[in-house]
Amino acid sequence: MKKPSPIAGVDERLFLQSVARALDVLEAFAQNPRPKSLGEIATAAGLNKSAAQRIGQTLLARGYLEKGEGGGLMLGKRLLDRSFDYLRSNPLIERATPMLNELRKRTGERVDLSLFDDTTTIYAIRLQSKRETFYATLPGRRIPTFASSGGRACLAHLPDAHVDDILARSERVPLTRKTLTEIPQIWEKIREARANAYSHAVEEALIGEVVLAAPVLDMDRKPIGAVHIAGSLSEWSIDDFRQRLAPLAVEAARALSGA
Amino acid sequence: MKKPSPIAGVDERLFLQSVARALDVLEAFAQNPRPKSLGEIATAAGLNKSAAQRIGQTLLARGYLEKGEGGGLMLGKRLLDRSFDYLRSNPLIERATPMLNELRKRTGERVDLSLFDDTTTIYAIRLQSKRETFYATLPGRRIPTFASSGGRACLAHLPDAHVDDILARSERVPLTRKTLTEIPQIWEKIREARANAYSHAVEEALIGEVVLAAPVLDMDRKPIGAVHIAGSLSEWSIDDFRQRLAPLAVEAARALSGA
DNA sequence: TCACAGAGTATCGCTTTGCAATATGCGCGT
DNA sequence: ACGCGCATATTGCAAAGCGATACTCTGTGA
Repeated sequence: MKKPSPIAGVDERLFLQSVARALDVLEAFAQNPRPKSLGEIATAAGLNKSAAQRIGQTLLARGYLEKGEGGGLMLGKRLLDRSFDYLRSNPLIERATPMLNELRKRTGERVDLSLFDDTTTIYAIRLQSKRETFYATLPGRRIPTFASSGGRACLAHLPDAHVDDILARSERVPLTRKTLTEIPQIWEKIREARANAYSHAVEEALIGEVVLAAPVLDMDRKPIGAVHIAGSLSEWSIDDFRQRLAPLAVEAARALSGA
Repeated sequence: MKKPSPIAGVDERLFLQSVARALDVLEAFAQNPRPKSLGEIATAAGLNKSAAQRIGQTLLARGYLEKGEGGGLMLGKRLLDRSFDYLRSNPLIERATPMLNELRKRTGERVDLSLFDDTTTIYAIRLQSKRETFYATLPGRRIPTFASSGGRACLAHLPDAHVDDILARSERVPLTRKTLTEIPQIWEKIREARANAYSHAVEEALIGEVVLAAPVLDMDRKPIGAVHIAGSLSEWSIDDFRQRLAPLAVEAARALSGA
């Protein structure tokens, strides 16, 4: 079996192929998280069936996969344990949790904390208020940096060359028909975010939703995440939403910044 | 390197040692989730330093570990992605999410969904209402089945012998000075849960907290989880809490049961 | 009824992958 | 200066993991 080309920055002798394949198996459920037969796992993870069997049995034994009711294997509860460890390891999440709860109560809208991660941003805290679509309630969801108010709020605090690099590497597919995907349009939004200290998006990720986000910066003024407030266009005009709620998001994000 | 004794139910030739060791590394952060040097990882995971280096580099390359600001390695955001996949793979969580949000709004208290997992129960949905302790806001937290209202609500729906087996295998250490750890006491609570269709606990997991839970059953009437409502003893008398809120939890759990 | 496909499970000889031990450089504290 | 712990780098070897294959069972369609 031939080692793949070395992962950037890691000596290939230090890179464990079998561990990577096990991660491929877990990641194979990202495109479709429903239970899978070993054959399906093999196909989705790019393995042969023997490999899927061995990796599947190992992950099953450790609780990272579980048997599906109708046969096959599904993801296992141990993934929640690892996520719990992640959430409690992150001081920003711990500091933000009570503040965002206050913000949710004060605004009566959905409030999120996202973490900036290069070409995507990932939601770490999701606090529902009214009725939400299911995925909007789940920690761990990723959204492209270029298309999210929180992502653009963070990009606003990066040097232009770094922004250009991220945009160039981003797969700029639209999430809705309102998603801005052209670099000049996105740059316009980033300049606006630089001027306003927050960024907003209207129906770019979800039809009917207006959302604004203010960046959280670390001690070196580098963006590490964003505080989001999301509302419904059936209840808010865009201008009202921004006028009323942006100062609150900016205040919360500032209070979280710097440490 | 010698294979360990075979994991129950898995042929040792199908069990991948190196994958298991990588999981050991991730799990090493459970006892203390702060950043760790390679030496600390090695010690905590029971490995030598070379192994920690190879596994650490692999997990780093794949985003499951990240570099800590002060050096060392910490858990990485990819764990949230995997947890996201788990959450959206589970039909009960999807069905429960809007219902629990309604329940939170209706009660004005914290509402959770837990999943029954043998000697522990694990929280999958956490909906804060008032101020909560940080860990009480996090999905993925585990609590012993014997000591949680949700766990006991589930035990109430198991045959006696199965309950005895779980209790015998449980590490019955107290969470607070109010935690019931003696098997006869716990059985009393299980009998009460059988009579009431819900179980309650007072300060057994957290001082100052009163919580009740109703079991969610699958199509075969086997317990798979529980709906929890949690309040503060500074705001509720135990009797009022139970009288007012138990019927709501029982109703929600019943609506979730059976599918 | 029969053939086939796909599911899960089991096996084995071989070689490649991962291993343990070791070395090196750097920074910090005594 | 020295020791310690950190991160990084290296190497020969053998065992761990591999791919290919076989087997059994079940469900489906002709």
